Amino acid sequence: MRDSIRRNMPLFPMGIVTKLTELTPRQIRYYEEQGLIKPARTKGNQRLFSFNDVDRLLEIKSLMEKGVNIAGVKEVLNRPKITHLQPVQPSLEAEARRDLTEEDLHRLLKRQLNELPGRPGQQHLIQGELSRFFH
DNA sequence: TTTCTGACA
DNA sequence: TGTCAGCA
Repeated sequence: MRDSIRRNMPLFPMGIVTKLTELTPRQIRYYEEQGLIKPARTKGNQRLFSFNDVDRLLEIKSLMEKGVNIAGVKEVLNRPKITHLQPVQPSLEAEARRDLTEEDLHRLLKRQLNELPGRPGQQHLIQGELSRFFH
């Protein structure tokens, strides 16, 4: 599916991502330093995050809230979903993996969009970009 | 106006 | 992590 191309398309700048994830720019930049995400850059060196980046950020946030440190987060993220096969093993990893589904992400994005405070111009542009993901 | 990097608390 | 400075 060419869905992956859309999920990896660099679409939003720092400001949008901070609203979507509720993380601070400081945290996001730090996570990038740690190699947890690799957002694209504009010619002006501004970060441009893709859906995948936002997804990863949300997972990082989720993990951090569970008290997992950077090292632990790296462990999970470098483990491209094995969730199916592996018979139960009450690992912290499995525990963390569980609560962030794609549906959760979409639901959260919708909620965030509706809450975006009045800034007409940009908001419309953003909704236009995201709308196709909510078909 | 927004984001970037680096640095200090 | 928060925040400030000095640039693009």
